[in-house]
Amino acid sequence: MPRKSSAADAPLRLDNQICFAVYSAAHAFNRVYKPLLDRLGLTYPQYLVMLVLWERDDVPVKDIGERLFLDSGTLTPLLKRLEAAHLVKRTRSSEDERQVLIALTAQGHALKEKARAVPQSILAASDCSVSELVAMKDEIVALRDRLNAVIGE
Amino acid sequence: MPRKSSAADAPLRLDNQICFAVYSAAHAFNRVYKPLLDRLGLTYPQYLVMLVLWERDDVPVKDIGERLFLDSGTLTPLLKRLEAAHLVKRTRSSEDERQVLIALTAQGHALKEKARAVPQSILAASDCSVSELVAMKDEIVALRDRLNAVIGE
DNA sequence: TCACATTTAATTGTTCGCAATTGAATGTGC
DNA sequence: GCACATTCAATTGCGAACAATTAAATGTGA
Repeated sequence: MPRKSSAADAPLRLDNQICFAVYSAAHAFNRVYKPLLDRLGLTYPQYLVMLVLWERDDVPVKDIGERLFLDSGTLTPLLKRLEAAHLVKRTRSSEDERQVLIALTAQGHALKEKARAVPQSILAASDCSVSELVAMKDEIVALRDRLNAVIGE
Repeated sequence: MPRKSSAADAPLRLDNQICFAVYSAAHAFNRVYKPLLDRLGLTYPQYLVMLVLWERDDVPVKDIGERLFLDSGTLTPLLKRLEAAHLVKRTRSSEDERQVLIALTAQGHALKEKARAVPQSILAASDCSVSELVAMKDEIVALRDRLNAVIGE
């Protein structure tokens, strides 16, 4: 029996998979970000952590994890690297010794100003209007939240 | 000078970043796929490689890489694991000894039938109509291709 | 109070993902 | 035919990502 392409195979075709679209778009973003973030001395996940901290400082690891959907297995070594780069300080909470609070250093705060150039470059690279990007973002977030809801059950 | 939230910070806010939407959606997909793929004995990137091979067999590593936007540093060890799992066979091309051809084993072919259940489960988890998903996928692919075009220049 | 569960980070081990380099095979220009 | 560049996979090293486990601190119920 020869294996020819058939309609029954459509659901398994790579180009029909939204998950691969998302997966490959995430990698494409990463590659566009890389040269921009190299100038800041950050990797992309490190940049995400810094975005969280630039919004609110002195937060436990768990809060960062909930925000980024990452766990301590990922964040602990990442935060240690940010600490080694003198961008954050890690201290045990005195109220609850289980928690480690992450605070920006002066250098960590200062880096925010250099980072302002990044979103503009990304917008240019996406070659797309802001309103289109916002609409897409909202759709993708809605999908993500539905997927995460399924996981939780 | 107190650091309060301001309009100038909007481009740096995590929830305004389409890249984070894509990044976190990719992870959400991964978590939904995990239990489904565990039954097949595959990781998500391994599943992608199998999707490529189920479409066309006996292809060089480079072709798989171009299809998935991955390089040999990622694919070589991954393919060795698929070989160890008896799903593929790796052989040097006789026409061009630089190339390694990847062919499915009988087990590799057979796994396709078990895999047919996967896309249905994902569709259910996304809680979304097929047409909506197709539209989103096309938008995301278009964005990805624009980003990849910028990288190539 | 004291046993027990829960919360929180850290650790370990496996798998991606990519940059940079290596080495072998192939293609080319002269 | 021979130096030279190019192509392709493999390797090395580093940084995620996550499952599973550990250990310490905290909360809870009898």
